[in-house]
Amino acid sequence: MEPIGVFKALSNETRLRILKWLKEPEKHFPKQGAHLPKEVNYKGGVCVGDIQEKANVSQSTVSHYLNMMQKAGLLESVRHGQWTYYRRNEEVIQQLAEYLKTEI
Amino acid sequence: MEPIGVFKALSNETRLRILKWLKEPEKHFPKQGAHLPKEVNYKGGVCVGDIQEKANVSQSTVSHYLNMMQKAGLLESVRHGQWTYYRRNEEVIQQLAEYLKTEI
DNA sequence: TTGACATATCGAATATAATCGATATAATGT
DNA sequence: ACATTATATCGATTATATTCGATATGTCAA
Repeated sequence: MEPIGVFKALSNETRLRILKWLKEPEKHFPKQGAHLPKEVNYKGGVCVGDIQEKANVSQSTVSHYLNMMQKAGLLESVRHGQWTYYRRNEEVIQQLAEYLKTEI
Repeated sequence: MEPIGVFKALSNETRLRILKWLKEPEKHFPKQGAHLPKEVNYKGGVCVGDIQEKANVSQSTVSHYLNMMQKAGLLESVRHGQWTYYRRNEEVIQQLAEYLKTEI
């Protein structure tokens, strides 16, 4: 966990919102599932297109955001066919909370 | 507490180090006190010059950093004569930890 | 009240981030 | 094979952050 990179990833309104949405994907992405193969569900994350629609930024921007959050460790992704599903990396998020409490 | 501003303030190696140093000022600023008026001690914070020396950036840069951390809420300052002493705002830092645990 | 010192602010240069549309890549269905 | 769809990457533009030296402001001491 590289704190600076994580803090940078969190320093943006849209990215912060995405992270919060992914805490309760069923709530914030209700139509999710239409195109889901059976072996994938919310636990597998939410696909880029759904996130883009909600975030209201361009496709390239949301892709860039998700990639950078993943590099920071906040998200992880799984590819299923033509879709990439992103979900939170709760372990790293937990580490961050711990880091904040003990180191900062 | 405005999370985005706080995260931005934390997104810099030098600023993060300053914040950590101020957690144990006696340890990291041992010569502190030479020019301290009696009514001021470590609880009153560390002066800009001492922080600058340790941080190894220009005087204007450190002043800017401290100001921005204060605006974000991470620090607070007291002026004594010609010196400005900065110290951590533990309440806000606590709020941040709480925010991270519950909202993020 | 003048000189020296601590800090803040200003203005400018350079670096990094944000953001988009266009294009590339990869998977799917016909 | 080909058209369609989802996502990633590229290249460019604009906005914001970093960082400095120079200068201004405020304080103290002689």
